[in-house]
Parts: sequence; C-alpha cells; structure tokens
Amino acid sequence: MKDGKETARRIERKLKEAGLRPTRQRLDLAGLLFADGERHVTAEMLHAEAHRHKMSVSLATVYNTLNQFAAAGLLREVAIEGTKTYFDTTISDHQHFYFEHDGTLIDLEPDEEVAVAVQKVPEGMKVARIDVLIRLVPDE
Amino acid sequence: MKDGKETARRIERKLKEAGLRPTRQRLDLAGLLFADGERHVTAEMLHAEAHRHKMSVSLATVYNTLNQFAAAGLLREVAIEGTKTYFDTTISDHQHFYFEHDGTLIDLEPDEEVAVAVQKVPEGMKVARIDVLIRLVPDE
DNA sequence: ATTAATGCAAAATCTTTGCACTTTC
DNA sequence: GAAAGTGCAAAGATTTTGCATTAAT
Repeated sequence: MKDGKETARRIERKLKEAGLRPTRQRLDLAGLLFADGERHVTAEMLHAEAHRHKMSVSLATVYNTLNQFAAAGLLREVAIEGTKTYFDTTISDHQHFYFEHDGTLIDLEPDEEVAVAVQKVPEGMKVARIDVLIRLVPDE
Repeated sequence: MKDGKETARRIERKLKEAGLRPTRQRLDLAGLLFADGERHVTAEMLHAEAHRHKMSVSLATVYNTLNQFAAAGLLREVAIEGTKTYFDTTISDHQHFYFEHDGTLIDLEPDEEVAVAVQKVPEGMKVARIDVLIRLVPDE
C-alpha cells in the first residue's frame, strides 16, 4: 500500500482527467480499486469491501460508478462466462489466468503472455482487441 | 441442409449417446442446433426460433435443455461480456471472431487460428483450455 | 410401473432506472 | 444556483426452481 496522501491526490487527478467529478463515493471506490496492483471485482464484491471499510455507498452507486469508470477507460470489463460482470483495474492489453475451481482471475505477467497474431480478418473489419483467457484446473 | 431423415436419426443417436432421453422438445431443439454448421445461440434466440418453426417448447425448457446439452458436452458455453449466455454448437477447441458493432459471433476456420502456447502455469495447476476471442470493429 | 422430462408460474439473481435529495463546481 | 451525482426502492432482464402433469423406458 502506497502513502495515503499521495494516493489520494493521484486518484483525484485521475478522476478529473477522466472528466468525472471527484465525489466522496467515487474517491472511496477508486481508493479501493486503484490503491495498488491489479484487481478484479464485481459490483457485489466492491460494495461489500466498501462496507467493511465503513464507507457509505449504495449498491446502485457501485454499479453506476463501475460502469462510468469503464466508459471513461479507467476500468475494463472482463468476459467470464456466468452472470456476474467483472471489472479489471488493468486496462492495458494483457491476458488472464482463470482458476475454474474457485473463479479467481489474475493477470498474466507481460513475460508470461502468449503471442497472438491474426492472419486473416473478415473484409472491412479490423482487430480491436484480442482476449485470451487461460483456464486452469488443479493438476492431476 | 442435410436430408431430414438422416439428420433426425443422427440426432436421436447423439442424444442417446449423451445419456439424454430423446424427448420431442430435445429432438426439436437439437434439430435446430445441429442441422448443420456452427451456431451460436442464447436461450432467448433459440426459443424464438422454435416458435417460428411452430415447435412447442417453454422458455424454461430451452434453458434447461441448453444447460443439459452443455453438461453432456454437446454444446459449449462461450464467454462474452454482458448478461446473456451464448452456447456454441462447435465443441472442439477453436477460436472466435466477435463483431462488436452487432454482437455476432463466428468460429475461426482451423487455418485462421492463432497459435497459443503458455510458458508458465501457476504451481499445481494445468491448462484446461484457452479461450481466444478476436474482437473486430469496422475498418477505418 | 418407474423414472425422467416438461410446463408453468413463482422465485432468485444481477443490473438499471426514476426521482427526490444532496453535493460539486 | 446550475449541473451532476447519490440513494433508495422499484422495475427490468436473465436464469433457475418447485411441483403437478405428461411422456419415455
């Protein structure tokens, strides 16, 4: 965990640059999301976490905030099958390990990444992004 | 479209081999799904299609059937972000093109596939499968 | 006959929305 | 004070479930 004041300032700047007003709720949630390192959360998870930290935010606001952050490019939605929507704090191009036995998701380190190169793309289309999800199960 | 009788027999065999009783609803739905070629459907879509073909199936049964087929290995769930669950009639290892502007999903031909090789896998884990989704947007 | 599948409606989930109130600029 | 954000509860959307009825073995 980084120094509190530095982080708070950095986060406020981040929101302003994204054109989002730095309200208390957004600062609180961004504080949890961007404190340090990668994070993969659902709205439910983040709401529970905020509660544990005695932050006052409604679940609807958590949903709205995650969607706004994603629209602003601060977060990225991750496609995992199933009903819940995951958001990833790492927005640069990267890949994921998905632990099927417990539903955990982690980023691959850049040096672990799989190289992908598309040969042919349908007429009139171009590649926007390539999602790679490596599904893991316990060995043996 | 293949010959009707041949297809019907093939499908009935398919269900039996999967340990599923060949009921009218399952035969109807399997008939739509496995008539020929790849298909990517949601429960909603398949239910609507069944209706158009004057087949009588409830939406709940479509859901149940898709889940049973997937559990039996006849279909594969595809992870696309968003709320709806897609099922794919191609169950072998393969990759997808996803057209972001209209939500269409198609399989890559084997010769278009991207080679992926994972270097390091977390301790005690092994790769079950690698999902590759190539996101396309209109050119320019 | 026995066992499994279906249909319906009801419930359970997850997510978005409408609107009065509050906060930020 | 104007514009934007929040909270709550209500509505939406998707999916699952309980149970009586029907169909398959």
